[in-house]
Amino acid sequence: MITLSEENYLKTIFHLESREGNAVSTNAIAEKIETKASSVTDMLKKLAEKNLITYIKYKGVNLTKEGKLTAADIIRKHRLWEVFLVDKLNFSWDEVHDVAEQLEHIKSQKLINELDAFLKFPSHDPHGDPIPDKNGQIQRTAKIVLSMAQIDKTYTCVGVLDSSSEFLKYLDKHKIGIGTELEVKDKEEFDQSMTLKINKKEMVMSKSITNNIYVKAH
Amino acid sequence: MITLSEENYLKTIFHLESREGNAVSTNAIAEKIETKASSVTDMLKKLAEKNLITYIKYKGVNLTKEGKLTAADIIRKHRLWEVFLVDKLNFSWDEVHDVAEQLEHIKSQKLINELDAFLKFPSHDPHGDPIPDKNGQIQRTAKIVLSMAQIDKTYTCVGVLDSSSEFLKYLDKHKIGIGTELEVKDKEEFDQSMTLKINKKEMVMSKSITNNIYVKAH
DNA sequence: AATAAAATTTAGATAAGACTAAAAAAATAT
DNA sequence: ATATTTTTTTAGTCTTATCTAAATTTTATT
Repeated sequence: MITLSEENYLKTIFHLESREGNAVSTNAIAEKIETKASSVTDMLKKLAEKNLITYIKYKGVNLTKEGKLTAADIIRKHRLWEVFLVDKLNFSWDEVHDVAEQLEHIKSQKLINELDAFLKFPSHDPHGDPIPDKNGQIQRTAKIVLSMAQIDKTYTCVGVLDSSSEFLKYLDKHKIGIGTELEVKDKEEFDQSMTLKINKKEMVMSKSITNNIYVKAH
Repeated sequence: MITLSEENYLKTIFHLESREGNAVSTNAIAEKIETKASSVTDMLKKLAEKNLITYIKYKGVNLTKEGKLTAADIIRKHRLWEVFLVDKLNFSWDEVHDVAEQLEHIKSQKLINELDAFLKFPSHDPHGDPIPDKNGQIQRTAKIVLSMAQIDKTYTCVGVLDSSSEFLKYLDKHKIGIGTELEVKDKEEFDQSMTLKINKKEMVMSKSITNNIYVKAH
């Protein structure tokens, strides 16, 4: 049996691995989980013992096939619950994370399959992130970070990188969500800030904003 | 903060207290939770420390007002989730218990209030047990155990005492559920078994069955 | 009322998961 | 290439919730 804590480590390693590509460091995990590096080392030994990760002392970790499957399953549950909360229980997209964080650990295969069907098999969560299928496959969409977008082209918002409540509230305030159209009007060389036409109005976004919005070209 | 384990103890004490009336014994709790009496003693000290129970050494425990409220809230969540599983996710009434047991510990006031509204404020769970309201009030219905029913009278099934999967499957097999009408035809003095007319057919039930079905007189 | 049996509590141990402080290895800078 | 800094691991401690075995209190029996 896999514990709640082990599930959180696997999920974190999965996210870090897909971002970095190569082996994930102890410190990176510690930072994400908000714990001490020594605690991470302890847990890594346990996960390696269970064949969920490959762990080489001082060299970092990678998920095994089984570890990847387990992690994808947790992420699947997390994102399905987020859809449920937003679509059925009137949560806004900045309120769902903490609750989904708890719900993702509920153990019942039937529950998650039925939930999936009840929600009509959604492909993405409220932040635009893809929901892994039953086999742990994640459908990756061709998306770029808004800060990389080109002048005079039009894009559609397909997701966010930063899911913090503060950032999502900023987006809500300016009526930006998944599906919103953004036209790049100008880009400052100096600070990388962008002028965009959104909902028929022009606005300026700093690089710290444009770096956290995913878009798809038209 | 209250831990998952503490919540389970409170819930158990609540159930035992409402059945017995007077103080709940260490052994009774140990049996329900399937743990050792010494472990129970440890936990009782902790709960007393937190003012959730009144505990007198060797004399058993009772919930304080705060303990009752906390327990009722957990039971509220458990029963609302059971309604969700049966009404929305196609669970049968013998499949819900283990999952609801996990879901009842999810912490989010908004979640449970929205779920309540989403389910149209149900008054009873799939087993006929009343759902406590936001203030911990439980609406008790005038119900009797079927074994106490009188010959030649007609009753409606309003709930079950034993929610075990085996018992519920027995009821399903004989098409008995909440709302089913039962007419008492005969009762054997010898073994207390009853002859009943259910769904237009006559059948005999042993005392171990009739003792676990709640009915309301017509 | 004394004794036996049952219930309950205490004392001490264990496992999981976290921590601090110190040691060891790897990366970086001189 | 050596010294310094950073990263990671080890060793030992703490807390929560459990356990076993022994001690104590209560209840039941003679």
